[in-house]
Amino acid sequence: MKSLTSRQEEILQYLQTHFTQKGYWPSIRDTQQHFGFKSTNAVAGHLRAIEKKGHLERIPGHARAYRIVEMPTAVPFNDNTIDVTDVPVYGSIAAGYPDRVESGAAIGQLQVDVETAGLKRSGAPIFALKVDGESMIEAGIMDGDVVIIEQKEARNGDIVAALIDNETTLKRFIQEPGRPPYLKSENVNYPSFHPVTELMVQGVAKSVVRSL
Amino acid sequence: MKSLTSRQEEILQYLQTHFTQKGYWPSIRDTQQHFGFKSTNAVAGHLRAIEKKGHLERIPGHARAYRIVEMPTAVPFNDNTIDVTDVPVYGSIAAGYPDRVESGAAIGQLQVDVETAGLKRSGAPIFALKVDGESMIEAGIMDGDVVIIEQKEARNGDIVAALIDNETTLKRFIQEPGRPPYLKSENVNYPSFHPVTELMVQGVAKSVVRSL
DNA sequence: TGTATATCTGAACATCAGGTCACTGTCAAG
DNA sequence: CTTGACAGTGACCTGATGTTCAGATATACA
Repeated sequence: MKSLTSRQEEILQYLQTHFTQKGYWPSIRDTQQHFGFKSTNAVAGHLRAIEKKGHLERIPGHARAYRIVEMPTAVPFNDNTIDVTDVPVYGSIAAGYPDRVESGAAIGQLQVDVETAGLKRSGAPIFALKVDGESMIEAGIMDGDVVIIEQKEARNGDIVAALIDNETTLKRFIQEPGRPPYLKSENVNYPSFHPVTELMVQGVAKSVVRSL
Repeated sequence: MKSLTSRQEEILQYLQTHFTQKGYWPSIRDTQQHFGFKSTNAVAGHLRAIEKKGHLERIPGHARAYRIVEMPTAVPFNDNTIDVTDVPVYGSIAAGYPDRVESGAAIGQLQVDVETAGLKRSGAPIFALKVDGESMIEAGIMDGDVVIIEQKEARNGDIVAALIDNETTLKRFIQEPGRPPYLKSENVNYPSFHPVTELMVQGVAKSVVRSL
């Protein structure tokens, strides 16, 4: 992935910041105004360049529809700039999505080192889930563990939090070529497979924390 | 805040899900299509209702610009004074105690929330160990996991970092009445038992962190 | 000197997308 | 029976937005 010029970096940073702060992406004209450009094309050009360099994805013709491409993973455990985030911890999420669950439902707050938790600067919302059950025992995730979830699209092999029968459970997301994707438990005693609809997956598990 | 009807709940859930999955909000027409409505006004009406009930914020005239309103916080679960500690991470500790090991031997630094890691303010030295091997696989501790160790005396059943053959390994510490204490691996394939001398135990594992 | 890249201006243009008005129908509460 | 909230259809308007064409500088490079 080619590196960005400082100006392009600024633009991307603005997108990211606006997204984080307001919850939605800025329009081209928002961006234009923020930088004081007198033409929308100034922004358009930069976006084109940033996209071409592979740092950004856009949906052509769609308003405020971006996706920031994650940087390749750095080497863990050697970065001194520790980035800490507060994350709400949920028990079981009976139905719906965590950010909509009354915050009373959060059973705690967890402070995670972003680097350690394997999180990236994608800006995706993060929450934590207390695992109930042993469906992922073979993946080393046990009852009572806290799993840190990043709300993003799942890829083949990811462990995901998925809404099944109105309950959030952890499953392995499998997507093989030529087949519809499915979810799989990892417990020899209770193997299970579920077909997936696109919107069932709530997020991807990035790390596990367990108190002994 | 008034509660939503089930249909409104569905709509809101779709917004949230689309946002989570794709990284940007759906347009009214996206939503219309998803539910198979034949009029955009079906969506518009719902959004108006959801907004009126205070579950959603919108920026009038702006495309794909929402903000889901979180429920008012009930009672903060814990005080905000989260106690964070920097902990050195070691690979394998060849011999001796980590605090005697030159700091260069640390392969990283980990920041842990004391509360989360189940640590007490006992003042006991803390360090972290990157697990090498699968000796504790049955305890859900896998190769590559980082274990946070508190240097204190072990009790029966604790998982401990122990110095065996000049290498630090994780074992279960067993101390039954009328018997000398011993260490036990938890891996059906390679069970092992070691007698213990008092000075072998370097500390007690308090929590496990794993990046997926 | 010529070419490429980066940064921006300015002015359209097409369409994406939100907003609104007029109606239809259902259902529970008063 | 009437009223009001809920759920939708259909048509239409207009502003919001992404896109593109045609330059203008400035810098680096070969």
